[in-house]
Parts: sequence; C-alpha cells; structure tokens
Amino acid sequence: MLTKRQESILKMIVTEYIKLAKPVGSKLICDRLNCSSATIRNEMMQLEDLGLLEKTHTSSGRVPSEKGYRYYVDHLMELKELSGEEVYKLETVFQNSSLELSDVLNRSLEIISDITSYTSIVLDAKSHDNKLKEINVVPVDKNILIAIVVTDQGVVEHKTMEISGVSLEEVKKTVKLINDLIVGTPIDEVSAKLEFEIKPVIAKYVKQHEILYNAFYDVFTDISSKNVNVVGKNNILKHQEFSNVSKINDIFSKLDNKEMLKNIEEKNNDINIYIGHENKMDPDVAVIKTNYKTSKDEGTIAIIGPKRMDYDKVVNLLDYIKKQIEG
Amino acid sequence: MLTKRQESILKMIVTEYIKLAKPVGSKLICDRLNCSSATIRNEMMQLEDLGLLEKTHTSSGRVPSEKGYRYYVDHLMELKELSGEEVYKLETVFQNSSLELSDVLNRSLEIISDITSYTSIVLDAKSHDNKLKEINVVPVDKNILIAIVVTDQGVVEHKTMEISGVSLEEVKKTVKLINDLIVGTPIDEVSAKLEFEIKPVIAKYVKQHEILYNAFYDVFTDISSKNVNVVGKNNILKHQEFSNVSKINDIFSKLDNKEMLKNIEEKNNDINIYIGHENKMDPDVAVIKTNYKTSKDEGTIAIIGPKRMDYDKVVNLLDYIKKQIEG
DNA sequence: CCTAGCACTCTAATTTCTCGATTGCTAACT
DNA sequence: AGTTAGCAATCGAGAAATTAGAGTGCTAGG
Repeated sequence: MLTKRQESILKMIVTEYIKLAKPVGSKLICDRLNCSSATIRNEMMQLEDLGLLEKTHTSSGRVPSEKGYRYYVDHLMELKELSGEEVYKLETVFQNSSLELSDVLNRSLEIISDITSYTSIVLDAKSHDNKLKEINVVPVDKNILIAIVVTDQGVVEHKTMEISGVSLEEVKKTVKLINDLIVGTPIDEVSAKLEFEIKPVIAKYVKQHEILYNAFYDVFTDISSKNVNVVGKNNILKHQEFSNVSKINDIFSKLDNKEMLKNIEEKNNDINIYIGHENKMDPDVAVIKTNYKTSKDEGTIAIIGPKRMDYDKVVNLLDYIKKQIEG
Repeated sequence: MLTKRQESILKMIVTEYIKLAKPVGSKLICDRLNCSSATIRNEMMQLEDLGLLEKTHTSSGRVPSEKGYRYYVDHLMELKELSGEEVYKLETVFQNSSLELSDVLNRSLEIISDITSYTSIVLDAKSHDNKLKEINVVPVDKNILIAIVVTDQGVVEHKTMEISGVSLEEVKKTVKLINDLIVGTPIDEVSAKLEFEIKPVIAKYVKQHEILYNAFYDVFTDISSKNVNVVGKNNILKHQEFSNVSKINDIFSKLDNKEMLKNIEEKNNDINIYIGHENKMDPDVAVIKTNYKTSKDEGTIAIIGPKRMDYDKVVNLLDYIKKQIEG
C-alpha cells in the first residue's frame, strides 16, 4: 500500500513524463512538494523497489514502468472536463442528424485523433437486429445478374453472379420465393434459413440453383461481417517513441491487418485500458477501448498511442463519445 | 552529345547506384571497362559538367543527378523480359475470370508492390459507357427510404434519404417515371437529364420532390466519380532514402489525399516517367504512370518509389499489365 | 523522519584523431 | 591527342577522448 505522499510522487512522475517525455528527477518534484530532494529520492527508491518506477540508467531520473502506469490509471488518474473547444468540435458531428451512425463514429474519431495525435479504430459490428428487408436481382448483361440485399437498418450489399441456362423467369421466381419466405429474418439467421428452407425449394424450381444460392449466401455473409476502420494512422509518426522505421513498419502492418483488428471487442461496457504487454498490438503502445451499443448498432472504438499516453484525456473523450452515441 | 563510352559509364553508374545505393567510384568502372581509373575520372568530370552526375562531397564517388536518371530512362535503359516467377504470379490473377477489372488491377498491383517494394496507385475511372440500368427504392423505416442505382456494367450505389409527407405511392410513381425516362442513359449524362427532364415532371406529381431528386442526384454523382486506391503504402518504409520520419509523414499524407491522387491521369497512352521535381509528389521520389483502357473501363495506374528506382523493371511490369488488361 | 553534502555514475554533446576511399591535377607515355 | 601512373588533398565515417551537467545513493547530523 502506498502512502499519500508516494502516490502524489508517482502521480507527478507519470503526468510529468507524459507531458515532457523526459525522465523525471527528484528536484522537479521537491520544488512542488515541501521537502528536500533527498527525501524524494528515498521515496522514489521505494517506488522503484515496488516496480512502479524505472531508471533508464544508473543516474537518470525516473520513468514510470508498465506497473506504474497501471497504478496511475487505476488509482490516481482523475477525470477532468473536456475543454469547450473540444466539446464544440465534437458537437458539430453529433448534431448533424443526417449522418449515419458509422459516419458519426468515423468523424468523431477523426476529431479525437486530431486533438490527441493518437490513432483510432472503429469496429462497426452490424447489429444482430438487422433484419432482411428486401432482395432484388437486376440482370445487367446476357448471363450476368446482380443480387442486391437490403436490411431494415438500411444496409445495402450486392454481388455480381454469372449464370447461364437459367431463364429470367426462373430467377424472378426464386427472388420472389426468398422474399416471401425470409423477409424479416434477422441477418445472422438468414444463412441457416437459406440452407434448410430455401435451398430445397429452389432446387425444385431452378436448374442452376447452386449459383443463385451461393451468390445470395455470399451477400448475406458480407452483411453480417464486421466493418473495421483505422483513423489517423499517420499520427503514429508524431511520437518520438516511434522514430525507428522498423518499429513504425511493425505497427502499420498490424493496423493494416483488418482481420486481426476485428477481434478487439471487449467483454464489458467499461472503458478498458491495456498498457504495453497487456495488449497484443505492441509492447510500446497503450490501447484504450470501449464498446458502444445503440438500439440499432453496436461495436467497439479504440484509441492507440504510446504507453506515454494522455490517459486522462483519452478516457474522457471516449466516455463523452460513448455517452453521446448511446444517447 | 555523349560518346559511346560516356554513355556506358553513365549507364553503369545509374544501374550500380540503383543496385547498391552507394556513390559509385571510378575504380569500380575501370574494372569493367578496359582503361584506367584516371581515364574514367576524366570522363566522369565531363559528365558532371553536363549535369548528369553529382557528388555528395568533394571526394566521394558519383551519383546520378535528376538529369542523369532522365538521360538513362530516355536513352540507355533496355527492357528485359520478366522473370518466369513474376509472370507466373501475375498470370494467376489475369486468368481468374471471376474477378472484376478493378479487382484484377488491385491484385496485380499488390503483386507488383510486393515484387518491387514500391507503392502503387490505381485510379479506376468508371467508364463513360456506364449506362443506367435500373433504379429502385426500398422503404426501410417510417420516413426512411433507400435509393439504389444499378448500371449496365454492374456498378451498384445507394443512398439513404429521409422524407416525410410523401406517400409510398408517390415514391413508387417517381421511381417508375425515372426508370421509364432515363434507363439506358450514360451515367455522366444522367444528372443533366435528371435536372431538365425529370425534375419538372416530378414536381407535378410529388410534393417533396426536392428530397427525392437530391438523393438520386447524389447517387449518380457517386457513381460517376473516380475511385482511387493506394496499394503497398508501407513499402515506402523499406527504402533508405525515406528513413526520416518527417519525410515519411509527408509522403504518407500525400498518399492519403485521395482528391489529389484523382488527378494523376496521363494525356497519352505511353508509360510515363516523372523523376524527382518532374512529379508533384515529392522531389525524392519517381513516379511511373500509364493509362489503361478497355471496352468497359479506363483509368490510370502508377508506381511510386525512390528516384533510385528500378526503372527497367517497373516499366516492364506496367507494360505487361497494360497489355494484359487491354487484351 | 528529514535533509545537507558529497562522491560517484552515466549520458549527451563536443572535439579530436585516424582510416580509407576517392578525387583532381600533373607529368610522362603511347 | 588521348591515356595513364603517381601523388597530394579532401572529406566522411567511425572510434576515442573530453567535458559538462544532471541525477543518484549514501552518510552523518539535525
């Protein structure tokens, strides 16, 4: 258990290091607390023994360890109000009623990336509530058809298919069949229904039913898949901890790996912080994530920055956004 | 006018510098030509006077100047066959008949970026031949409609619109009207037709015709706009000339500026090379571009790398791709 | 428990030194 | 006239030495 004084020393070191990116010495702290640098040094030694601080070399100032940051975010960080300017910038997005939720998220995280110089990820998982509204097939060339699927949340996906030997009549019949049987079905149940209810019936009517069936199957799969977007990737370049090109390459490659990013959801609804080795991204970064959920949609937003990240601000910003979109 | 020997010296310096990225000295060259280093030095001095070579400092080897590269690509470069492996990799893409052209382009440029470690841009301008095939409106919620537009080339775009006080009847009527009047119209003429033929008519039938009109107008604009894609951006990081973070940031920002990239088309159908200050990207890069044109589609592909770029190989690769897609 | 004082440590920046590559020039050679 | 050997001069890159300063740990005394 830390004493009050140890806590305030740790807090100062963390905030100061976040601000200036230079190891913090005892002198800077004894100026602010009312005691001598020797006293601070003794305390710092204890904090180092506890694994909360580190030195870069024998006679440098102290730097927070991963554990130190952890202690800071768990116990010492205090949530401040956002500045008027920040709120103002974000409000313009939330008050623009003509935007879809995914646009609102992307824009607001662009703003956050801008304000903070960190990188954001929006994982926009289409809601389970998405229900099939209508399917349509448009013939565009001799043997080429386009299957279009619309859901009641306004999601539209399409896929081109090539068929031959199937008359337009038959196709129309199939479309009508699907529309009659599965409109209103939640998207993630459509595949099963397609397989067990539609497929057997199509088989009777249409010769090349496999092609039609597969095309629609693909479209439904696309719709129920997640959508991931990385915002402000170049901000990585702004931080001195990432001045090494191979490190940058590493992180960029990971940010480009959409499949990996699709697994960032959280179990809980809090704002979760993963510092250094606690995340799978990179030992030198910190990731702050939270889920959001509205009646229509749900997903995850995450901010990625150096471990020496302005945790307070990012948590505040994410909290603000979460509250806004969850209403 | 350069002598034969001067040309072969220049050629050696360029190819050697492209290969090793180190200033080329007279010794390396006199080993290959049958003369002494002093002779080479005299020649190099003349090439320097002509502005074709440069020194990094008084007693370093020579490096090609921009003008030197230019002379090389204009007069000295010879086009070699692609290696079997390269052709094989690319063939798998071109022979996959189920891919749309834009996918073929993106995949083949991914392969090229992979082979060369350079970055590619695909500017996929939708063809003027794109004709309106069908429009459709799907109501998804009380006052929310989705407008869907399909062209005869299989392009599908959609837009959500919010209307109130317009009955579904009226909407259907409008859709039928548009379908009847402008199906078959080339996409880039649709907007005009919409304005002068449809709008006046809609105005009579439908109260809130502006909203409907605008939604469709937006969709048509989206369809006729160009699509730009950057492939292998991280390859920038692999070249020693871009080891400076602020330079990287600079180039990345430009590669992210889609609007700027949309203006990369060429006037002619050749493969065009822009070295250093000849391009608008960055004085340290070279850009190699060419247009492609098929019956259905046209656009531009470009490769971006350091000035010290393997011009031969890139030109060969672009040429190969161009020939493949133009059939 | 706190603090002043001091020797010690280590970095970062600056300077000096050396090595080797390469040049330009000159004078001699073919 | 073109080519070459020889040589002093130039410069960068890297190693080693130097210095200044910031910060530490420890000790002894308040």
